[in-house]
Amino acid sequence: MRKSAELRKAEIVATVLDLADRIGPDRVTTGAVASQIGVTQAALFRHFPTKAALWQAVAEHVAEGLATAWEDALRLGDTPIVRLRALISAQFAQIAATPALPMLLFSRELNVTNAKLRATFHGRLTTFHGLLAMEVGAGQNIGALRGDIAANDAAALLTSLVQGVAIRWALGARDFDLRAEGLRLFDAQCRLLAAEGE
Amino acid sequence: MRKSAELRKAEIVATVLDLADRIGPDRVTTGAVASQIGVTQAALFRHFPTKAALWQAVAEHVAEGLATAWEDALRLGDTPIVRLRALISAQFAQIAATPALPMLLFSRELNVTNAKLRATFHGRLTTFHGLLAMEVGAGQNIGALRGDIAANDAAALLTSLVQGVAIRWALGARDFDLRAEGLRLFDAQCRLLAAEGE
DNA sequence: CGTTAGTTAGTGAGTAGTCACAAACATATT
DNA sequence: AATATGTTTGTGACTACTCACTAACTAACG
Repeated sequence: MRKSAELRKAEIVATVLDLADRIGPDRVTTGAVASQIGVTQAALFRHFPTKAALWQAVAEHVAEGLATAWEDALRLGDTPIVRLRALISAQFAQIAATPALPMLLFSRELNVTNAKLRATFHGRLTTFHGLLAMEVGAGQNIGALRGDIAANDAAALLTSLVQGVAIRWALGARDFDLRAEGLRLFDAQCRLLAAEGE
Repeated sequence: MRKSAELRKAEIVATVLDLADRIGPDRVTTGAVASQIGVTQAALFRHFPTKAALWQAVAEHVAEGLATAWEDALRLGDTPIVRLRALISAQFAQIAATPALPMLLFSRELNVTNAKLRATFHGRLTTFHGLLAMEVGAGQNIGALRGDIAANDAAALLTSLVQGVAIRWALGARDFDLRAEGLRLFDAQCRLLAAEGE
């Protein structure tokens, strides 16, 4: 079946993410992608010059999703703590929607083959940390969060929390609700971080 | 150069870990290992029947190192908090000594090809979490740690801390001292977890 | 001399990427 | 409306290469 290049490209990107989740990012071969879509392997190279370019398109798709999710989270919250929670929640939602993401971070494709890919994702992680640190600082300024910890350190604890829960979810049997469990732990950590006379 | 099978096996395992760190676990081919050692590729199969068996030996080597490091940490500390800190410190030391470890957890070899390998590492992670939870519970019992958080949740926050810092170290340029930075954050988290009237 | 670590030379199963060609589609001209 | 012309999307056969693994043979060591 013949499709427009735009549609086909999107279909290929979606299929790569699907396969990356099901068989692992480094097992995603051009042949596997093609046969899942129902075209020949050679057809992929009509749309992407190399496999690396294909992965780059996937990375940009994912990065875009993260960016808009964070934007929404920040826009909808009215206090630092609410915005913090919304950011964490959005992050978990994105990971659950793109379950290949944690593994992608450690894939051969990202860490060895494709330096540009690596830069893309590393930049996103830094951005997320920065957003968290900013909200933590704001929370400390209005007296809602303890001041005896650097905002950057608190943000590091929170990003670690996200990564830790995501790892447990990804490496395990995925037998719990990622976002619910993550937010439960976030709330626990938040109680530890809350200013005492509250 | 001819070596005894025992020595050669150890050399192969060490080389796999070295290469896994430098070029990524999934790029470790039998050919690459052999040429780094200075033997032919076929020689490896004199010592290990399959590549999966080779990885299994690597996993057992690493798991053994972790187990003894934890044992030492528990033996040398005399209070729960000191033991907690020693456990965390030992974990960071092991990761720094085996820098391929974080990536190994997400490698294709471990997650797709080799189910036994996966079970080995997953069991170790669970054990570590259990040890942390036990010490946290002990710390709460003697009143050194806040009681308003479940010991299991506190342990989850601490394992996440380890994983988060290790990820930042592994994916980044490794431009900081893993153990020092990890312990700094542990101390910060410990202050949050400490009982207030202390 | 017998055992064992090692070599040389190969196999079969993948892998990304190429190439000549065909069918579907779009558009301009008659 | 009908046709001619060029473009886009896809095919099937192929190349060059890498991988784990094997079989037959060789040389070192006790």
